[in-house]
Amino acid sequence: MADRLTDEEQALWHAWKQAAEAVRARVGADITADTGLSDVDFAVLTRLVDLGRGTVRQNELAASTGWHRSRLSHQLTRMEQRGLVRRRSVEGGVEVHITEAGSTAAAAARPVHAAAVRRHLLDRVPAAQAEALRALLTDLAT
Amino acid sequence: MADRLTDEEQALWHAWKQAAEAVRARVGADITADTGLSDVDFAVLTRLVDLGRGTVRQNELAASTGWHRSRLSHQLTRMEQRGLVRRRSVEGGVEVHITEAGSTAAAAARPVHAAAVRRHLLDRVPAAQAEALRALLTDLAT
DNA sequence: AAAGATTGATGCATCAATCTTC
DNA sequence: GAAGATTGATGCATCAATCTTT
Repeated sequence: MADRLTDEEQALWHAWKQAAEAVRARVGADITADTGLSDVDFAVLTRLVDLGRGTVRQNELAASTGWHRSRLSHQLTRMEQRGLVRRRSVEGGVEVHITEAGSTAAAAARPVHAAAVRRHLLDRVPAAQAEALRALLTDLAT
Repeated sequence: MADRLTDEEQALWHAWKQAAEAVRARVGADITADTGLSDVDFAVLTRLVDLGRGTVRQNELAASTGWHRSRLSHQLTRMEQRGLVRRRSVEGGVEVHITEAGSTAAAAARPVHAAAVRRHLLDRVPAAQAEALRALLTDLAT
C-alpha cells in the first residue's frame, strides 16, 4: 500500500471522476435548457407525482430523497417562491402539494429527462456490460 | 423511445447517481476529516506540486483542472486567505505558489487521499471488471 | 424530551460584467 | 481588441441553532 495511487489506479480514479461529473453536468444542462427546472427541482416534482399523485408529506419526501431536513426545507422554500409547490401544515408534519404550474413543468420535463439520461449514459453502455455495471454501482452505493 | 425510463433503465440510472454521489461524498469526507482540506483544495495543491514543483501559472492551472477562470480565481482567493497558496503577478499572467503550510498539508493529505480512493472505489471493483469499466468511463467522459 | 421543520451563516459553483495588460 | 483575471450577484449544500408540535 504505497501512499500514492499507481498509474493504473490513477487512470481508473480519474476516469471515474470525469465521467461522473460529465454525465451529471450534461443531463442537468439538458433539463435546465429545455424546461427551466434544475435536476433537483425535477427530482422533487417527480416524487410528488409518483409517490402520492401530487401530495406527499415532507418527512416522506426527505426519506425518499435521502436529503437532510434543512436541505429539503430550503429547496421547498425556493420552489414555493417559484410557484411549483405549496406547503400545508397538517397534524404531525407538513404536506407538500404540487401546483398546476408544477404539474405542467414536471410533465414537460419527463421526456426531456428520459432522453438526456439515455443520450448521456444509458445508450453508451454496451448491453453486455449493463448488468455487471448495475450490480457494481449498487454495491458502491451501499 | 417512450417518454419515461423503463424499470431497467431506472435501475441503472439510479444506481449510477447513488454511486457517484456516495463515492464523491465519502472520499471528500475522509480527506476533510483527516486534513482539513476539501477535495478541491487537494486537487489544486497536488497540481501545484506535480505540475511545477510548487509554482504554476494560473492559466495553466485552469487548463489542467478544466475550471472556468472565475471559479479558479474564487478558489485561489479562499486558499490564499487560509495561507495555502500565494499569488504573484508576472508578465502575461499570474503565478501561483504553494506555501510552506500548503506543502505540508498536501504531503499529509496524499496518503489519506490514496487510502480513501482505494477503500471507497478501487478495492470494490472486481479485477476482472476493472479494465472494461475504465474504458467505459473514459468514453462517457468524452 | 423527541420528532418534524425552519432559519441563519458560511462556503462553493456559475454567470455576467468589469478590469488589466499585452 | 483580445486574453488573463477579478468581482459581484445569485442559487445551492451543509452545519448548527432554534422553533414547534406531540
